[in-house]
Amino acid sequence: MARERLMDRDQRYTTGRRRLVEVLAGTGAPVTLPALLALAPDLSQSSAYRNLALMEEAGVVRRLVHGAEHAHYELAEDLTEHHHHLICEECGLITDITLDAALERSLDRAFDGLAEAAGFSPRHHALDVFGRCANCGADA
Amino acid sequence: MARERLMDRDQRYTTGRRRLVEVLAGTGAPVTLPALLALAPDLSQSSAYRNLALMEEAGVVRRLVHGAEHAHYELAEDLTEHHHHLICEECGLITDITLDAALERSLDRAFDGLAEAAGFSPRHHALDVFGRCANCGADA
DNA sequence: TTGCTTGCAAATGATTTGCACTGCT
DNA sequence: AGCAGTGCAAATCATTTGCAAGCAA
Repeated sequence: MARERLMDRDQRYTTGRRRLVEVLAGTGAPVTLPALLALAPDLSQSSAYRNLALMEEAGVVRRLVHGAEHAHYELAEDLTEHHHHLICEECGLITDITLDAALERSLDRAFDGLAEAAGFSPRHHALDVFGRCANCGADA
Repeated sequence: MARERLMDRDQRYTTGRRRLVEVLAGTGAPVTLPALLALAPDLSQSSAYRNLALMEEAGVVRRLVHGAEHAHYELAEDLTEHHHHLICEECGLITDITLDAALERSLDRAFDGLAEAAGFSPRHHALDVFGRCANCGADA
């Protein structure tokens, strides 16, 4: 799947790229680049950044940006499943969640209304829930 | 309102800070720091950054981060109204939208379910709709 | 070979910070 | 006077990029 996605764009599915995909598939949740390198110490930082950008462009990887210091990476939704994120404001941990299908449908319907209302064409959406994760819950 | 918020935290509501709030209230949509400085050329970059950070901390300002080069700033929701964002993937333009109250309620209910499910305590949420704005709509 | 990939080291650029000065209180 | 706030210039730090070498078609 990832391979085809790259081939289609005349990109090679090199060892380094395959490795990135494997690691992203392994961790069930989005990871930062340092975390990624820790899981695959043989990868070089610059190539990792370069390949993640390239694969994001090819629709294999998704990059998540939040207030935190590092961006998080995960596999693109059409390689996995449409989902959203719980973001811990304390430690930066990101966890995946899925929403009830009916609720998702309601959202999409609402967004489609925007097409006419504002001339905006929705492509996709992201729903982030900020709060405290189980570990940080006790804190102020 | 903004003044009280700062006073409560023993922060002064200085000219520069008031200016930032005015500008943010003036533009109906989130702005980047360069845009902000363009609208208030008398402000210095470092103080603007410093005061925005300080006011974010005080709950007066909200900072939005997306893939784009600059972060966007807007007034905190409790100084305005709960809303979400349309983000143009082409030009970076961000526009505010509000969702149907019933839909918001459904979302909150869904998130509350997470409290037990994952031990996660939701504080607030952000819903971003990515796509093409009216101006960029024609593009690939 | 020919050109895409890689890794290292150096560059970039948004944001932050040190420091001396100004201005409230 | 005394301390918070400001602006300038310098520092940070995640991410990007130049370049020479490695590898695949």
